[in-house]
Amino acid sequence: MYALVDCNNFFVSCERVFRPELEGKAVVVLSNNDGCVVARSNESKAMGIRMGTPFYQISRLADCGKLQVCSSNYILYGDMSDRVMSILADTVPKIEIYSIDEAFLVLDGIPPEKIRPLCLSTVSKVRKWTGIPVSIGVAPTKTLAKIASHFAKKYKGYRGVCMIDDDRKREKALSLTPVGEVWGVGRKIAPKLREAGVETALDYVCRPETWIREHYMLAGLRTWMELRGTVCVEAETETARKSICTSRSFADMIEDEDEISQKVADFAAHCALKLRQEGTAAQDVTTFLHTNRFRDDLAQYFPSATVRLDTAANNTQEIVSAAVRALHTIYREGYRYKKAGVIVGGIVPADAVSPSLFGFDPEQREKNDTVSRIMDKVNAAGKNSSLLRLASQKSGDYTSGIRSEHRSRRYSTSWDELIEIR
DNA sequence: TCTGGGGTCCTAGGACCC
DNA sequence: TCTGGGGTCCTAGGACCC
Repeated sequence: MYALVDCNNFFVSCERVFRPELEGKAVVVLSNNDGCVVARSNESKAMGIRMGTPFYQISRLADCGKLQVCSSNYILYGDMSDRVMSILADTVPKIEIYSIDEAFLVLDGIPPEKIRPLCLSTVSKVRKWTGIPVSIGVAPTKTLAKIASHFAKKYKGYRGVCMIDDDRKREKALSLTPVGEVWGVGRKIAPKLREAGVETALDYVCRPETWIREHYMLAGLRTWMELRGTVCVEAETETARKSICTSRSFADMIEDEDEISQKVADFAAHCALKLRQEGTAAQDVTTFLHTNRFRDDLAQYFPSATVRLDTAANNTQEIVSAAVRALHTIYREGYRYKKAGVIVGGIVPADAVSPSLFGFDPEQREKNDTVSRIMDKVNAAGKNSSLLRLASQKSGDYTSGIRSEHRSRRYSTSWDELIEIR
Protein backbone atom coordinates (compact mmCIF):
# COMPACT_ATOMS: atom_id res chain seq x y z
CA MET A 1 0.00 0.00 0.00
CA TYR A 2 0.94 3.61 -0.57
CA ALA A 3 -0.04 6.65 1.45
CA LEU A 4 -0.02 10.00 -0.31
CA VAL A 5 0.50 12.83 2.14
CA ASP A 6 -0.66 16.11 0.65
CA CYS A 7 -0.36 19.47 2.39
CA ASN A 8 -3.67 21.34 2.24
CA ASN A 9 -3.50 24.63 0.33
CA PHE A 10 0.21 24.50 1.03
CA PHE A 11 1.47 28.02 0.28
CA VAL A 12 -1.54 29.58 1.98
CA SER A 13 -1.03 27.32 5.00
CA CYS A 14 2.63 28.40 5.22
CA GLU A 15 1.61 32.05 5.25
CA ARG A 16 -0.99 31.38 7.93
CA VAL A 17 1.55 29.74 10.23
CA PHE A 18 3.27 33.10 10.56
CA ARG A 19 0.22 35.29 10.12
CA PRO A 20 -2.58 33.69 12.15
CA GLU A 21 -4.84 36.61 11.35
CA LEU A 22 -5.24 35.05 7.89
CA GLU A 23 -6.97 32.04 9.43
CA GLY A 24 -10.60 31.72 8.31
CA LYS A 25 -10.19 34.36 5.62
CA ALA A 26 -10.14 34.16 1.85
CA VAL A 27 -6.42 34.12 0.93
CA VAL A 28 -4.51 33.69 -2.30
CA VAL A 29 -0.80 33.37 -2.99
CA LEU A 30 0.46 34.83 -6.26
CA SER A 31 3.14 33.63 -8.68
CA ASN A 32 6.28 35.61 -9.45
CA ASN A 33 5.66 39.16 -10.60
CA ASP A 34 2.38 38.94 -8.69
CA GLY A 35 1.12 37.44 -11.93
CA CYS A 36 -1.51 34.85 -11.19
CA VAL A 37 -3.03 32.76 -8.42
CA VAL A 38 -0.99 29.67 -7.49
CA ALA A 39 -2.59 28.78 -4.14
CA ARG A 40 -6.00 29.38 -2.59
CA SER A 41 -7.52 28.91 0.82
CA ASN A 42 -10.82 27.00 1.07
CA GLU A 43 -12.57 30.35 1.47
CA SER A 44 -11.15 31.78 -1.74
CA LYS A 45 -11.92 28.53 -3.58
CA ALA A 46 -15.51 28.92 -2.35
CA MET A 47 -15.58 32.43 -3.84
CA GLY A 48 -14.99 30.83 -7.22
CA ILE A 49 -11.40 31.96 -7.70
CA ARG A 50 -9.71 29.49 -10.00
CA MET A 51 -6.14 28.27 -10.02
CA GLY A 52 -4.07 30.33 -12.45
CA THR A 53 -6.41 33.34 -12.49
CA PRO A 54 -4.49 36.50 -13.46
CA PHE A 55 -4.35 38.72 -10.41
CA TYR A 56 -5.54 41.86 -12.19
CA GLN A 57 -8.88 40.13 -12.75
CA ILE A 58 -9.53 39.83 -9.01
CA SER A 59 -7.55 42.73 -7.60
CA ARG A 60 -10.73 44.67 -6.82
CA LEU A 61 -11.65 41.93 -4.32
CA ALA A 62 -8.39 42.66 -2.57
CA ASP A 63 -8.98 46.42 -2.75
CA CYS A 64 -12.29 46.14 -0.96
CA GLY A 65 -10.91 43.84 1.72
CA LYS A 66 -12.68 40.65 0.72
CA LEU A 67 -9.48 38.90 -0.28
CA GLN A 68 -6.07 38.69 1.39
CA VAL A 69 -3.15 38.58 -1.03
CA CYS A 70 0.38 37.22 -0.57
CA SER A 71 3.24 37.41 -3.05
CA SER A 72 5.01 34.06 -3.20
CA ASN A 73 7.86 33.47 -0.79
CA TYR A 74 9.50 30.29 -2.02
CA ILE A 75 12.30 30.38 0.52
CA LEU A 76 9.70 30.14 3.28
CA TYR A 77 7.74 27.38 1.53
CA GLY A 78 10.89 25.37 0.85
CA ASP A 79 11.87 25.58 4.47
CA MET A 80 8.41 24.56 5.70
CA SER A 81 8.42 21.69 3.21
CA ASP A 82 11.73 20.42 4.63
CA ARG A 83 10.23 20.39 8.11
CA VAL A 84 7.14 18.45 7.03
CA MET A 85 9.19 15.95 5.01
CA SER A 86 11.58 15.25 7.84
CA ILE A 87 8.67 14.37 10.12
CA LEU A 88 7.26 12.05 7.45
CA ALA A 89 10.66 10.43 6.99
CA ASP A 90 10.55 9.46 10.66
CA THR A 91 7.17 7.70 10.40
CA VAL A 92 7.99 4.90 7.93
CA PRO A 93 11.21 3.36 6.57
CA LYS A 94 10.74 4.72 3.05
CA ILE A 95 9.19 7.90 1.70
CA GLU A 96 9.34 9.43 -1.76
CA ILE A 97 9.14 13.19 -1.91
CA TYR A 98 7.00 13.89 -4.94
CA SER A 99 6.77 17.68 -4.89
CA ILE A 100 7.16 20.60 -2.53
CA ASP A 101 3.88 19.68 -0.81
CA GLU A 102 3.43 15.95 -1.41
CA ALA A 103 5.14 12.71 -0.46
CA PHE A 104 4.35 9.04 -0.82
CA LEU A 105 4.88 6.81 2.20
CA VAL A 106 5.71 3.24 1.22
CA LEU A 107 3.70 1.09 3.64
CA ASP A 108 5.37 -2.27 2.89
CA GLY A 109 5.56 -4.44 5.97
CA ILE A 110 3.09 -2.43 8.04
CA PRO A 111 0.17 -4.59 9.27
CA PRO A 112 -3.13 -3.49 7.65
CA GLU A 113 -4.82 -2.72 10.97
CA LYS A 114 -2.01 -0.37 11.95
CA ILE A 115 -2.17 1.78 8.81
CA ARG A 116 -5.10 3.99 9.73
CA PRO A 117 -3.88 4.77 13.26
CA LEU A 118 -0.43 5.53 11.89
CA CYS A 119 -1.86 7.94 9.32
CA LEU A 120 -4.16 9.65 11.81
CA SER A 121 -1.30 10.24 14.20
CA THR A 122 0.85 11.55 11.33
CA VAL A 123 -1.82 14.11 10.44
CA SER A 124 -1.93 15.44 13.98
CA LYS A 125 1.82 15.30 14.50
CA VAL A 126 2.56 17.35 11.36
CA ARG A 127 -0.12 19.85 12.33
CA LYS A 128 1.18 20.19 15.85
CA TRP A 129 4.87 20.42 15.02
CA THR A 130 4.77 22.58 11.87
CA GLY A 131 1.30 24.18 11.81
CA ILE A 132 0.64 22.70 8.37
CA PRO A 133 -2.61 20.74 7.82
CA VAL A 134 -2.22 17.61 5.69
CA SER A 135 -4.50 14.99 4.15
CA ILE A 136 -3.55 11.37 3.58
CA GLY A 137 -4.91 8.97 0.97
CA VAL A 138 -4.12 5.28 1.26
CA ALA A 139 -4.50 2.74 -1.56
CA PRO A 140 -2.72 -0.10 -3.34
CA THR A 141 -1.46 2.15 -6.17
CA LYS A 142 -0.23 5.71 -6.32
CA THR A 143 -2.98 6.80 -8.72
CA LEU A 144 -5.64 5.46 -6.33
CA ALA A 145 -3.86 7.00 -3.33
CA LYS A 146 -4.15 10.36 -5.06
CA ILE A 147 -7.88 9.89 -5.44
CA ALA A 148 -8.18 8.79 -1.80
CA SER A 149 -6.37 11.96 -0.70
CA HIS A 150 -8.92 14.09 -2.57
CA PHE A 151 -11.68 12.48 -0.51
CA ALA A 152 -9.66 12.88 2.68
CA LYS A 153 -9.39 16.58 1.93
CA LYS A 154 -12.98 17.08 0.86
CA TYR A 155 -14.94 15.38 3.64
CA LYS A 156 -14.37 16.37 7.24
CA GLY A 157 -15.63 13.00 8.49
CA TYR A 158 -12.44 11.30 7.35
CA ARG A 159 -10.41 13.38 9.83
CA GLY A 160 -7.74 13.75 7.14
CA VAL A 161 -7.30 10.07 6.27
CA CYS A 162 -9.14 8.15 3.54
CA MET A 163 -8.37 4.54 2.65
CA ILE A 164 -9.30 2.68 -0.52
CA ASP A 165 -8.55 -0.86 0.57
CA ASP A 166 -11.22 -3.02 -1.08
CA ASP A 167 -12.99 -3.21 -4.44
CA ARG A 168 -16.26 -1.83 -3.15
CA LYS A 169 -14.61 1.36 -1.91
CA ARG A 170 -12.50 1.56 -5.04
CA GLU A 171 -15.49 1.44 -7.37
CA LYS A 172 -17.43 3.91 -5.25
CA ALA A 173 -14.51 6.34 -5.28
CA LEU A 174 -13.97 5.96 -9.03
CA SER A 175 -17.66 6.54 -9.73
CA LEU A 176 -17.49 9.86 -7.83
CA THR A 177 -14.31 11.06 -9.55
CA PRO A 178 -14.56 13.04 -12.82
CA VAL A 179 -12.10 11.56 -15.28
CA GLY A 180 -10.28 14.88 -15.64
CA GLU A 181 -9.27 14.76 -11.98
CA VAL A 182 -7.37 11.51 -12.37
CA TRP A 183 -3.59 11.70 -12.03
CA GLY A 184 -2.23 11.39 -15.57
CA VAL A 185 -5.32 12.67 -17.38
CA GLY A 186 -4.63 16.26 -18.30
CA ARG A 187 -6.48 19.12 -19.89
CA LYS A 188 -5.93 17.88 -23.45
CA ILE A 189 -7.10 14.32 -22.99
CA ALA A 190 -10.00 14.93 -20.60
CA PRO A 191 -12.29 16.67 -23.16
CA LYS A 192 -11.62 13.90 -25.69
CA LEU A 193 -12.54 11.27 -23.13
CA ARG A 194 -15.76 13.08 -22.29
CA GLU A 195 -16.62 13.27 -25.98
CA ALA A 196 -16.19 9.51 -26.13
CA GLY A 197 -18.66 9.16 -23.26
CA VAL A 198 -16.12 8.66 -20.48
CA GLU A 199 -17.22 10.96 -17.67
CA THR A 200 -15.89 9.33 -14.53
CA ALA A 201 -12.84 7.33 -13.54
CA LEU A 202 -15.14 4.30 -13.32
CA ASP A 203 -16.22 4.79 -16.96
CA TYR A 204 -12.54 4.81 -17.84
CA VAL A 205 -11.66 1.53 -16.17
CA CYS A 206 -14.76 -0.10 -17.68
CA ARG A 207 -13.47 0.50 -21.21
CA PRO A 208 -11.67 -2.53 -22.67
CA GLU A 209 -7.90 -2.56 -22.60
CA THR A 210 -7.71 -2.59 -26.41
CA TRP A 211 -9.71 0.63 -26.62
CA ILE A 212 -7.41 2.37 -24.15
CA ARG A 213 -4.32 1.11 -25.92
CA GLU A 214 -5.61 2.23 -29.29
CA HIS A 215 -6.48 5.78 -28.24
CA TYR A 216 -4.16 6.68 -25.41
CA MET A 217 -1.17 4.41 -25.72
CA LEU A 218 1.23 3.66 -22.95
CA ALA A 219 0.47 6.49 -20.55
CA GLY A 220 -3.26 5.87 -20.81
CA LEU A 221 -2.79 2.17 -20.25
CA ARG A 222 -0.70 2.76 -17.18
CA THR A 223 -3.39 4.93 -15.66
CA TRP A 224 -6.01 2.31 -16.55
CA MET A 225 -4.05 -0.45 -14.78
CA GLU A 226 -3.36 1.70 -11.74
CA LEU A 227 -7.03 2.58 -11.36
CA ARG A 228 -7.82 -1.14 -11.43
CA GLY A 229 -5.39 -1.69 -8.59
CA THR A 230 -2.36 -3.00 -10.48
CA VAL A 231 0.86 -1.17 -9.66
CA CYS A 232 2.47 0.40 -12.73
CA VAL A 233 4.03 3.52 -11.29
CA GLU A 234 6.68 1.76 -9.27
CA ALA A 235 8.54 2.96 -6.26
CA GLU A 236 11.02 5.52 -7.47
CA THR A 237 14.63 4.64 -7.56
CA GLU A 238 16.76 7.62 -6.70
CA THR A 239 17.65 9.11 -10.06
CA ALA A 240 19.73 12.17 -10.63
CA ARG A 241 17.83 14.89 -12.37
CA LYS A 242 18.42 15.48 -16.01
CA SER A 243 18.07 19.22 -16.43
CA ILE A 244 18.01 22.43 -14.46
CA CYS A 245 16.08 25.47 -15.63
CA THR A 246 16.22 29.06 -14.42
CA SER A 247 13.85 31.46 -16.09
CA ARG A 248 11.82 34.54 -15.30
CA SER A 249 9.23 36.76 -16.87
CA PHE A 250 10.20 40.40 -16.88
CA ALA A 251 8.04 42.94 -15.10
CA ASP A 252 8.24 45.03 -18.29
CA MET A 253 9.01 43.85 -21.79
CA ILE A 254 12.64 44.26 -22.90
CA GLU A 255 13.91 44.93 -26.39
CA ASP A 256 17.59 45.66 -25.83
CA GLU A 257 19.96 42.75 -26.44
CA ASP A 258 22.53 43.84 -23.86
CA GLU A 259 19.90 44.11 -21.19
CA ILE A 260 18.57 40.64 -21.98
CA SER A 261 22.11 39.32 -22.12
CA GLN A 262 22.76 40.46 -18.55
CA LYS A 263 19.59 38.71 -17.38
CA VAL A 264 20.53 35.55 -19.24
CA ALA A 265 23.95 35.68 -17.58
CA ASP A 266 22.24 35.83 -14.18
CA PHE A 267 20.04 32.84 -15.04
CA ALA A 268 23.02 30.86 -16.32
CA ALA A 269 25.05 31.70 -13.22
CA HIS A 270 22.22 30.38 -11.06
CA CYS A 271 22.10 27.14 -13.06
CA ALA A 272 25.87 26.77 -12.61
CA LEU A 273 25.52 27.34 -8.87
CA LYS A 274 22.85 24.63 -8.62
CA LEU A 275 25.10 22.24 -10.55
CA ARG A 276 27.97 22.85 -8.13
CA GLN A 277 25.68 22.51 -5.14
CA GLU A 278 24.54 19.08 -6.24
CA GLY A 279 27.97 17.98 -7.43
CA THR A 280 27.08 17.67 -11.10
CA ALA A 281 28.14 19.21 -14.40
CA ALA A 282 26.27 19.89 -17.63
CA GLN A 283 27.09 19.13 -21.24
CA ASP A 284 24.43 21.32 -22.89
CA VAL A 285 23.36 24.89 -22.32
CA THR A 286 20.08 26.11 -23.85
CA THR A 287 18.87 29.70 -23.90
CA PHE A 288 15.29 30.58 -24.81
CA LEU A 289 13.31 33.77 -25.31
CA HIS A 290 9.58 34.45 -25.25
CA THR A 291 7.68 37.44 -26.49
CA ASN A 292 4.43 38.25 -24.68
CA ARG A 293 2.02 35.52 -25.79
CA PHE A 294 -0.99 37.45 -24.48
CA ARG A 295 -0.36 40.43 -26.72
CA ASP A 296 -1.73 39.36 -30.08
CA ASP A 297 -1.19 42.91 -31.28
CA LEU A 298 2.58 42.34 -31.11
CA ALA A 299 4.83 40.15 -33.24
CA GLN A 300 5.49 36.76 -31.61
CA TYR A 301 8.79 34.88 -31.42
CA PHE A 302 9.72 31.90 -29.23
CA PRO A 303 13.24 30.87 -30.20
CA SER A 304 15.72 28.66 -28.39
CA ALA A 305 19.26 27.50 -29.10
CA THR A 306 21.53 24.95 -27.50
CA VAL A 307 25.30 25.11 -27.21
CA ARG A 308 27.02 21.80 -26.58
CA LEU A 309 30.13 22.13 -24.47
CA ASP A 310 33.17 20.12 -25.50
CA THR A 311 33.57 19.04 -21.92
CA ALA A 312 30.79 19.12 -19.31
CA ALA A 313 31.22 22.03 -16.90
CA ASN A 314 29.75 23.58 -13.78
CA ASN A 315 31.81 26.73 -13.40
CA THR A 316 29.99 30.02 -13.81
CA GLN A 317 32.25 31.42 -16.52
CA GLU A 318 31.81 28.57 -19.01
CA ILE A 319 28.08 28.14 -18.43
CA VAL A 320 27.43 31.88 -18.70
CA SER A 321 29.57 32.22 -21.80
CA ALA A 322 27.73 29.36 -23.54
CA ALA A 323 24.32 30.78 -22.58
CA VAL A 324 25.22 34.22 -23.92
CA ARG A 325 26.58 32.71 -27.14
CA ALA A 326 23.30 30.83 -27.59
CA LEU A 327 21.39 34.05 -26.97
CA HIS A 328 23.30 35.87 -29.72
CA THR A 329 22.25 33.23 -32.25
CA ILE A 330 18.54 33.67 -31.51
CA TYR A 331 18.13 37.34 -30.61
CA ARG A 332 16.34 39.37 -33.28
CA GLU A 333 15.72 43.08 -33.19
CA GLY A 334 12.21 44.42 -33.37
CA TYR A 335 10.61 42.11 -30.84
CA ARG A 336 9.58 42.97 -27.30
CA TYR A 337 10.67 40.12 -25.05
CA LYS A 338 8.69 39.16 -21.94
CA LYS A 339 10.62 36.17 -20.69
CA ALA A 340 13.99 34.46 -20.98
CA GLY A 341 15.56 31.39 -19.48
CA VAL A 342 18.49 29.04 -19.40
CA ILE A 343 18.33 25.23 -19.25
CA VAL A 344 21.38 23.11 -18.57
CA GLY A 345 21.12 19.48 -19.64
CA GLY A 346 23.18 16.39 -20.24
CA ILE A 347 23.90 16.35 -16.53
CA VAL A 348 26.60 14.02 -15.23
CA PRO A 349 28.28 13.64 -11.85
CA ALA A 350 31.05 16.24 -11.62
CA ASP A 351 33.67 13.61 -10.80
CA ALA A 352 32.73 11.55 -13.85
CA VAL A 353 33.26 14.26 -16.48
CA SER A 354 35.15 12.90 -19.47
CA PRO A 355 37.40 15.56 -21.02
CA SER A 356 37.01 16.19 -24.72
CA LEU A 357 39.72 14.75 -26.92
CA PHE A 358 40.15 18.07 -28.67
CA GLY A 359 41.14 21.39 -27.25
CA PHE A 360 40.43 20.63 -23.62
CA ASP A 361 42.70 22.76 -21.49
CA PRO A 362 42.89 21.28 -18.00
CA GLU A 363 44.75 24.29 -16.64
CA GLN A 364 42.13 26.75 -17.87
CA ARG A 365 39.37 24.50 -16.52
CA GLU A 366 41.07 24.35 -13.14
CA LYS A 367 41.34 28.15 -13.07
CA ASN A 368 37.66 28.56 -13.93
CA ASP A 369 36.61 26.02 -11.32
CA THR A 370 38.74 27.71 -8.69
CA VAL A 371 37.21 31.11 -9.39
CA SER A 372 33.71 29.64 -9.03
CA ARG A 373 34.65 27.92 -5.78
CA ILE A 374 35.93 31.19 -4.36
CA MET A 375 32.82 33.07 -5.53
CA ASP A 376 30.67 30.47 -3.78
CA LYS A 377 32.62 30.82 -0.58
CA VAL A 378 32.45 34.59 -0.53
CA ASN A 379 28.76 34.65 -1.47
CA ALA A 380 27.88 32.07 1.18
CA ALA A 381 29.66 34.09 3.86
CA GLY A 382 28.18 37.43 2.78
CA LYS A 383 24.94 38.77 4.12
CA ASN A 384 21.99 39.91 2.00
CA SER A 385 22.78 40.20 -1.70
CA SER A 386 26.20 41.83 -1.85
CA LEU A 387 27.23 39.12 -4.25
CA LEU A 388 30.43 38.43 -6.10
CA ARG A 389 29.54 37.99 -9.76
CA LEU A 390 30.79 38.17 -13.32
CA ALA A 391 30.86 41.55 -15.02
CA SER A 392 28.48 40.18 -17.67
CA GLN A 393 25.76 39.54 -15.09
CA LYS A 394 23.19 42.14 -14.26
CA SER A 395 22.75 42.03 -10.53
CA GLY A 396 23.94 38.59 -9.52
CA ASP A 397 20.42 38.04 -8.24
CA TYR A 398 18.36 36.22 -10.83
CA THR A 399 15.17 37.12 -8.99
CA SER A 400 15.76 40.86 -9.14
CA GLY A 401 13.46 43.17 -11.02
CA ILE A 402 10.27 41.19 -10.48
CA ARG A 403 7.19 42.56 -8.82
CA SER A 404 6.48 41.29 -5.33
CA GLU A 405 4.30 43.78 -3.54
CA HIS A 406 2.69 41.50 -0.98
CA ARG A 407 5.60 39.35 0.13
CA SER A 408 5.70 38.04 3.69
CA ARG A 409 8.88 38.34 5.69
CA ARG A 410 11.53 35.65 5.74
CA TYR A 411 10.27 34.34 9.05
CA SER A 412 11.98 31.00 8.92
CA THR A 413 15.36 31.80 7.46
CA SER A 414 16.45 35.42 7.81
CA TRP A 415 18.01 36.42 11.08
CA ASP A 416 17.94 40.09 10.07
CA GLU A 417 14.22 40.06 9.47
CA LEU A 418 13.56 38.20 12.69
CA ILE A 419 15.41 40.86 14.63
CA GLU A 420 13.57 43.55 12.75
CA ILE A 421 10.25 41.95 13.66
CA ARG A 422 11.15 41.74 17.32
C1' DT B 1 -1.87 48.19 -18.09
C1' DC B 2 -1.74 43.70 -15.59
C1' DT B 3 -1.24 36.66 -17.39
C1' DG B 4 4.54 31.78 -13.21
C1' DG B 5 8.31 28.45 -12.94
C1' DG B 6 10.49 23.92 -12.97
C1' DG B 7 10.45 19.41 -14.07
C1' DT B 8 9.60 14.30 -16.50
C1' DC B 9 8.36 11.00 -19.97
C1' DC B 10 6.74 9.52 -24.50
C1' DT B 11 6.35 9.49 -29.47
C1' DA B 12 7.04 10.51 -34.23
C1' DG B 13 10.07 11.27 -37.57
C1' DG B 14 14.57 12.19 -39.54
C1' DA B 15 19.45 10.86 -39.95
C1' DC B 16 22.28 7.34 -40.41
C1' DC B 17 24.05 2.64 -40.90
C1' DC B 18 24.55 -1.89 -43.14
C1' DT C 1 13.13 2.56 -67.61
C1' DC C 2 14.29 0.18 -63.52
C1' DT C 3 15.91 2.35 -57.34
C1' DG C 4 15.02 -2.35 -50.60
C1' DG C 5 14.50 -3.28 -46.04
C1' DG C 6 15.41 -3.11 -41.39
C1' DG C 7 17.49 -1.41 -37.47
C1' DT C 8 19.28 2.23 -34.04
C1' DC C 9 19.96 6.72 -32.32
C1' DC C 10 18.79 11.42 -31.65
C1' DT C 11 15.83 15.35 -31.28
C1' DA C 12 11.80 18.32 -31.18
C1' DG C 13 7.55 18.81 -29.54
C1' DG C 14 3.60 17.50 -26.90
C1' DA C 15 1.41 15.97 -22.79
C1' DC C 16 1.59 15.54 -18.19
C1' DC C 17 2.74 16.78 -13.18
C1' DC C 18 3.14 20.21 -9.08
